[in-house]
Amino acid sequence: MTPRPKKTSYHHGNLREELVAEGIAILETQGAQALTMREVARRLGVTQTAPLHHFESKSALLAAIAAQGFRQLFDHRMAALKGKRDPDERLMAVLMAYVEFALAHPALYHLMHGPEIPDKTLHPELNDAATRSYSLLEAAVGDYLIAHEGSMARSREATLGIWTVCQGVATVLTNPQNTPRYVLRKDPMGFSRRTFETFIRGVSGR
Amino acid sequence: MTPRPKKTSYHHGNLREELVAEGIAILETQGAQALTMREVARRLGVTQTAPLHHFESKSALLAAIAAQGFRQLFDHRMAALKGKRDPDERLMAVLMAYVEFALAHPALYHLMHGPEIPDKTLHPELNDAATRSYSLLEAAVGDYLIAHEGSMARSREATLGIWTVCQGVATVLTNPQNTPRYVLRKDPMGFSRRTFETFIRGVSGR
DNA sequence: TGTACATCAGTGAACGCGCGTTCACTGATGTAC
DNA sequence: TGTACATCAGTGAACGCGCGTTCACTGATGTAC
Repeated sequence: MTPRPKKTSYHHGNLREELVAEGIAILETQGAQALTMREVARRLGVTQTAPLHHFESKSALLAAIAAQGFRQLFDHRMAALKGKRDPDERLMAVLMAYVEFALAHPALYHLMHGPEIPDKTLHPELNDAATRSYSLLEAAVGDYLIAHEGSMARSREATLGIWTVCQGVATVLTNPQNTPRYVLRKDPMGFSRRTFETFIRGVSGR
Repeated sequence: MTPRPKKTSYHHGNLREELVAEGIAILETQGAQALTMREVARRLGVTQTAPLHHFESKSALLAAIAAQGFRQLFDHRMAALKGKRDPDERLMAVLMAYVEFALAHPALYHLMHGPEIPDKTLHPELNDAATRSYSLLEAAVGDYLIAHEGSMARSREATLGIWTVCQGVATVLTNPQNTPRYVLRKDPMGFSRRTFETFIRGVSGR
């Protein structure tokens, strides 16, 4: 968006970060299949081999992009929590922020969760960022359970269940193949909220 | 699995169907990235251009494979329904059969739902097969609601919600990146069932 | 403050790969008469 | 029943593409003395 400063020197100065940012930009504008080493270099006005000085392979770049995605997701969810005190509200905010992120950045979302990066534990930066994001949900579910049941005994499975529903909502909204559109088109956020509410009601109503 | 009959004649006789079957076999054994026109031809002992006499392009083959997947999914779900009368049981059977299918054929499942085939409505055969499978769920939810509420008024949204949860379960189980494994490893089917039960409890408990 | 030199981060040409698809062809099959 | 011929479904060579990556190079930077 902001115009890139003209290249004045042989050395770029900031290429590593820009590669990641431009990679995300490609995902947003052209989709996953356009995200190649060469295209990133092209768009930054740099030789096609320059990126290899910062990422040893394409997988390494993808991992860095996905990690950055998880950091953005984390920030977005934190922002949604800000100022909210009620555990019910906080849980819903964390969930809705997740869905918003997926809808706003579908290609990035899919890179983050898809099979393009076969083993995320090989990339510690990515692994950390993903774990931190999941922990946000875990904490919100924990607080919710404490408030409603006075115990976190069922927290682990409850978190996993809600996480699963969250993945489902994001998947369906992001990739509406094979899903009837009537509700989704009209009011995706309302649909998401009601789906979460239904599940949470099921968790409580035991 | 069963040995292919030796090619005795110039004409193959059954190539179209075998291309689809072999495509599925490639997905099961080597994954999506190995599913190329050339590989299918290679494995059938046929020239790399022979498939083009049956499918005008790779997309057409992918669509036929996905359609076959939906037919198999439909059959599997029908088999799970067989002999069951209770609406609760029938709904759960349809859902669990879906998850079983996804777990048994993850690569096929992803082809069926992923972005490899950009617009499924362009392929009527695929579209029909997918619709038929979704209708199974719709019917099961309808019967469930009639039994419990005496009305199908909320059927459409309830189906969509349950479908969403189902997608979530299949996604999480099929692609366990970023998902804690403790429960999934131990008892994926138990986890699936409890997740569905929780949501259905939420639907009823309004 | 100046200088030698190692290291960093670019360039530009090229390699090799597998892919989908095209093209001209030919053997096999089925149908009209 | 036999034959001419259109059509179907294979073959095999080749094209052109974009990709990730390698290689040898060179300009810029930073540090030791």
